[in-house]
Amino acid sequence: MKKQWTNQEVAELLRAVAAAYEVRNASKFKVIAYDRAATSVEHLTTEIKDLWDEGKINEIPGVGPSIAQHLDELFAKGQSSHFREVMKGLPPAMFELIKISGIGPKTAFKLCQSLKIWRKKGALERIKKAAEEGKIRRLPGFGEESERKIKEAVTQAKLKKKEKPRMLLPYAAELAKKIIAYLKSSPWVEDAQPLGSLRRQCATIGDIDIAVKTKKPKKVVAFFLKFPQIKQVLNQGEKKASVVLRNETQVDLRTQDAQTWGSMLQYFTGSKHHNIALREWAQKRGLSLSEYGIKKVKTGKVIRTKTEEEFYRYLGLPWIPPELREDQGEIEAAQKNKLPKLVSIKDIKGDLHLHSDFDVEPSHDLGKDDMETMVKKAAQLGYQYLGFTEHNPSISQHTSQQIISILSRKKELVEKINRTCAKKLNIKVLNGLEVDILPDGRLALPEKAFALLDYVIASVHTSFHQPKEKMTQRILTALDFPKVRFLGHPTGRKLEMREGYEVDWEKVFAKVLKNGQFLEVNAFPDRLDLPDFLVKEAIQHGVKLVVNTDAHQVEHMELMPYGVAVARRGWARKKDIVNTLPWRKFAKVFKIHYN
DNA sequence: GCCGTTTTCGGCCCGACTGTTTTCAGTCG
Repeated sequence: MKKQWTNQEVAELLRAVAAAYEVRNASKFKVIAYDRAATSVEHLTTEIKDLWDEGKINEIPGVGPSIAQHLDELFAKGQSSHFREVMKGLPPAMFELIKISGIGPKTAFKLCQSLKIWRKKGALERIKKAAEEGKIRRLPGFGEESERKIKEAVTQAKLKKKEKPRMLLPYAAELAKKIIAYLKSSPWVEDAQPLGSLRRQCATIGDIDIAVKTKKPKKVVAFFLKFPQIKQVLNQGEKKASVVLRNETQVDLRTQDAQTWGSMLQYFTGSKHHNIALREWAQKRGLSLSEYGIKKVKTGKVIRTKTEEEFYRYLGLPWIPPELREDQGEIEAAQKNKLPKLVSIKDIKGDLHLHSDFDVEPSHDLGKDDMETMVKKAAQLGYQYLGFTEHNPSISQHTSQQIISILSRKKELVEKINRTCAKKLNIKVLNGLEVDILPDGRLALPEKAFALLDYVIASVHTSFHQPKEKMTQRILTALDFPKVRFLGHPTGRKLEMREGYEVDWEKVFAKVLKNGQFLEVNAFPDRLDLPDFLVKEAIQHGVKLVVNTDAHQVEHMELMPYGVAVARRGWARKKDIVNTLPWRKFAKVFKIHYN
């Protein structure tokens, strides 16, 4: 039986080859090449096996003729003779060790060789034991301190066998706010900003990066290290420090003075790949970039910038929004002055996915707040319209007649609100429903009930593990039902919980376009679905999106900025999002008939 | 080993911190 290689497995193999080359003291550029190929495969948005089937493996950035040939053999025969050759004679255990923070290829090899640890299985336990027995400190190049650190790292990795979980964006944002507030209470702190993946508004956040503007870096570092929630200091220097908080979150702090603040913001916002690409780009123009500024290689003169705008401007580029800094073509677009003007939270005119407490006797969870409260909130948020879309009444526990009766009552209530409170607030309330897509693609709603609704959200809530073909057909079938305006949380992913289901997106894009429908960007923190890369693909296909909160209580309506952030990361402009349209125009494209 | 808006050859991002060293290699972001 032939092995089905996943992207993660291929990336891990390439990384192992890079490590093997490093131990063998091969050219460091060869090592970097393999490492880059690994990262590139890891970040693919399609399965590498599918690319290979289509003969497109050489289109992967960082994969050239040599690596492509080895991968070809890998997929055809199940293994690559070249990779095997490179790793031959090296202890398999070292490839397990390099997954531990602080242990690189050289250290891993030295440990395995000196301690005679060969097999992968039990490698970590044997390292730990050797450390406890004081054997590591006696090895050349090691000492007591390194032994202690290795023991600690190995022990901790064992505790969290699974990969360290990432935080949801809003959680990380709240935590960062507290740290920033603490830092700003120091007289030496002129400014403090959360940067890194938080500033880029990634869906999940690994650690929190903070930059501080100051003339007294040492004092700021010392002050930071007194933050009450710190559990452990990973490292501390004159201008930076890394710590772990009691909730296991790592926080990295860097300092810079006001004159150099622009380059620090740029450097520490990343992403790493954006920075590398930008530095290579600058290098070709005789410039060398770092957090200290822009250095002219010829003269050695360093240009310091107070703002990020100045930094990019000096490079001859417009300022690039942080959400785009992922080395996904943004530098080229900036150079050609073709960066998109991204949608902003101020553009949003309505929320079309809200669950009120009106009891439709649904199979899924009901909202907590009444319609009037939510309408008032919508007005506060400056919206012109909103739509209530409770889950459909459970079809297993109701007759069609009962369902129609429930939905008739809901229709009357919405009409009443439109005549009273909504009218006063000059806001339109739509009567929608979020309806389950059954495993065969039918919608969980009796035929006659559709007439009672302004629109329907079609969503998958069950049977996530159908094969790609079947899931695609299921969704296509559902989209052809009447009144369906958009597909809710289209991939079904739950961040840090489950992957989305397999779908042929090209076919879904085509169907949605043909039917004049939309795809949702769901702003709920554990969904953020469509994901950013699919937002980008959808837009490239001309598909329009609708950004909603999926609020189940009034406070959730404030989550809209996170949905907008995902859209921005997917290069969405105002015109790509239908609920940026003012009411009349929106009603037309959303096919709502009103008096 | 990869790659091309000065190159199909000759380059390849940049700096901080740590530990074990007497000048630097390894690792990280």
